[in-house]
Amino acid sequence: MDSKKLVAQVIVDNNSHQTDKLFDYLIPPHLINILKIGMRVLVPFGKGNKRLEAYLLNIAVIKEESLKLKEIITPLDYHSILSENQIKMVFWMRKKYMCKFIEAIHCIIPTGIVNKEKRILHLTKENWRNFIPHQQHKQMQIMMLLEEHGGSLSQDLINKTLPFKDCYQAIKSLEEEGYLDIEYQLSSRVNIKREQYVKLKKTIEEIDIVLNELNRAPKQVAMLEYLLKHREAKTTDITKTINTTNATIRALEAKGLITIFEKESKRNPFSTDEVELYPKLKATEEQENIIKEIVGDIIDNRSNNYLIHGITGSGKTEIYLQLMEVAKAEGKEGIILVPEISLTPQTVERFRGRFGEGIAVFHSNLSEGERYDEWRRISEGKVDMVIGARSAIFAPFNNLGLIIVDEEHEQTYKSEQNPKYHAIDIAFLRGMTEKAVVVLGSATPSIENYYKAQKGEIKLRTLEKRPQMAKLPEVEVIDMKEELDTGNTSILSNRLKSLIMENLEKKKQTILFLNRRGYSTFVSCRSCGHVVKCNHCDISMTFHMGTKSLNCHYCGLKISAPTSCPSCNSNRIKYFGAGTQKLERVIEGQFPGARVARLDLDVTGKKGAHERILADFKKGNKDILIGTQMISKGLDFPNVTLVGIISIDSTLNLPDFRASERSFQLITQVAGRAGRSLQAGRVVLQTYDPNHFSIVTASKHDFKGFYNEELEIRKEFAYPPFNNLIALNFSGGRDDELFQYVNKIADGIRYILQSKGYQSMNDMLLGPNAAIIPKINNKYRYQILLKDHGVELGTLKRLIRYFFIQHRQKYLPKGILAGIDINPYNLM
DNA sequence: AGCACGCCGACT
DNA sequence: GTCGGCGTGCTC
Repeated sequence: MDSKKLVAQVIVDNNSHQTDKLFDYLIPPHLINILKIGMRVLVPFGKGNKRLEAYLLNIAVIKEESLKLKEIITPLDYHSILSENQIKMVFWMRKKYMCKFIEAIHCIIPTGIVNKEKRILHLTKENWRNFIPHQQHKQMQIMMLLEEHGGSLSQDLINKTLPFKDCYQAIKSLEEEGYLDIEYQLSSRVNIKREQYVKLKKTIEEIDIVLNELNRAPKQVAMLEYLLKHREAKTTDITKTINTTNATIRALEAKGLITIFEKESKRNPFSTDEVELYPKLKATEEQENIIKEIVGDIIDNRSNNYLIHGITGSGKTEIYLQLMEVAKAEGKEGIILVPEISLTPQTVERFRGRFGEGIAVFHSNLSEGERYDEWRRISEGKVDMVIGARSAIFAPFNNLGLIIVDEEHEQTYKSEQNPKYHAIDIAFLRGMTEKAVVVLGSATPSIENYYKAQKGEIKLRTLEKRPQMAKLPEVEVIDMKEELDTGNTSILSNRLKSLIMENLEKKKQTILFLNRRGYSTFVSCRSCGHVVKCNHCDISMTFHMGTKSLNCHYCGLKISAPTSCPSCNSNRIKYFGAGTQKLERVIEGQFPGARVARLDLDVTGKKGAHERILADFKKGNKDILIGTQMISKGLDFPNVTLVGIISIDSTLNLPDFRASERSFQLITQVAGRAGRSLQAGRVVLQTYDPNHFSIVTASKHDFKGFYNEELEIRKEFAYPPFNNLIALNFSGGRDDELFQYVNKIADGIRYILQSKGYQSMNDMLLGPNAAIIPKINNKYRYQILLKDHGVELGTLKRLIRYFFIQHRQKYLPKGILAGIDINPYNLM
């Protein structure tokens, strides 16, 4: 006989570094033809053989000898829920982002589908008191508790209720001696919503006969006729349409003419709102050329990557729409990524307006149930298009043809949670393995992707014209230092003031951008210089007018606004800096009668508020819209002819190597809101640093100029795209304790690098430094940055793996958190 | 993550 | 002797 055996290699579903590896299980003979790679299975795990859910990632052949393996208990799926491509992706992600298998798996499968086991104990012997010895305290207490609760109780509850920790032994012996039964229950965390339906039980001919005899029951006739036409119907729908009650249904059922059955209902995330049709536009010559080329790739199954660099308002969305139309016609599926659904309502509306139903929408506001439903709709092939934020890149399509990443440069594509993946990395991977075309689009491409395009790794295509001859707006840079010198201490320059006035008179609309919410950005004492900071976060607090409080934008702490200095008690305390709230006040004071709206995180709390404000502005009910980042994306308002950027300096001066890039992008995107129709647009850009190259190039719409200068800097300082960066973030513990620890770790890394023969570590290891925000929520924060400059990225990753994964217990004290971020986008 | 084992001090 | 606390180490 064959001495080889099949083993299942599984990943158990618990979130621990120590169990983050493949475990081997025997496949019992009766399951050999049933188990498939990608299924979930139930396995006994650990000393107590606790039943754990696990993902079967591989089936391997081993020699019989050696092992005493446990057996798989049972499969949990009828079909694989992970495809082979998805399993490859799991391995790829773990390596690339240094995350756990299970973390990568949970990206691909929504949490809703995951089952959790419960153990229920059932009391089986009524007369247990006669047998259990009194000194067995634990056993007695467990049995008494069970009896109190009518004989059945979950083990969780027993553990919570009883004073001692480990009931394991006691329960085990009670079970062995037959006093209780352990029932294993798998309860799905998501309740699948079910709805009642009715359908005909007899053939059409039979019903016809009955219909002639039913002239005394018109409602029943109507219902049968309805069902003849529609085959089946929801009970609530059918009773409403023919204006009757459940009595009719029950009568027909009693006569054996119809059956009532239940069907899973899919919650509809856009239940009520109507979609406005968005008809196909005629492509310009520029657009047409790009479309033709990419369509060829889609039809021929060529996996190709494109970057479309199109100025704001050049009609990238129309290209996406027409490409998607082709993909759909070819029977392929498509993913459209947008930075954030709620910030790009217009893009979403256009897709829905063009394609109607058959689009799944993913966004962060979906409930777990809704997310699960959308996932199911996709995996069951009910939709062929998904539009959504970052996580939509994992949409479980099987015949993917096209991936579109709109506003490709946006930071939101990089996850801030584990695994800290970048959606564009995943897009390229899927494009390659699934033979799909990836199209990135932006008016301000990221340095990284533009560089790839220059090297020929991505095909670069440009759109330089706005349709209908609309022109890019003229940008005027105002030096606020000069304004100060001439005695204007207001946050509005004289030039901007007069242009707003002019615009109001001409009944044109204005957008004012300020990247700070709240009223005053910091509060400081003019006697002693004390700045009011959050007690938990070491961040200056922002004054909010509505609540008359100082808020911490990091932990959410609110304190009442002080009238005297908390440090020296002087009453010369003053509120500095301007946020959107203050700007709103200033504008209202300056232009009485102007209709002003504000859009920032503080006013969009309520569901739908965001859309309402924008719709109101679009209709022309407001003259001036004040907003933060939120207004920089995708808005297309033809009547806006003036955009004022109140200050860009806070972005420009962020201590982050991407600050220049972000500033350029922000200016360009915000400026792009002006002059989107035939009316010429104008942008006023206020700054204290008018000669900064980001500002100079952005004001001239000179992306290439910006790119070349920025690339030089990136090269000189060995930042991406030339080098990879790894951030090690530490938090927790006492300040001095943590400081000592991070130094020890940094020394350890240096020591190992040295022993490997590397001489100067200065280019490879930066820090440890206190993080840019040194304290959040009472947790101190430190950071070590690693660069693959003069050293292989793999070497650095192995080092990190050694310290923080393989020997985690040894090198990471309790109470200190360590996070690993490969190519971080947020260094704060 | 969980869980058991093993060692230790505190108590009947 | 027994109980419970806590540190350590393993899970196919």
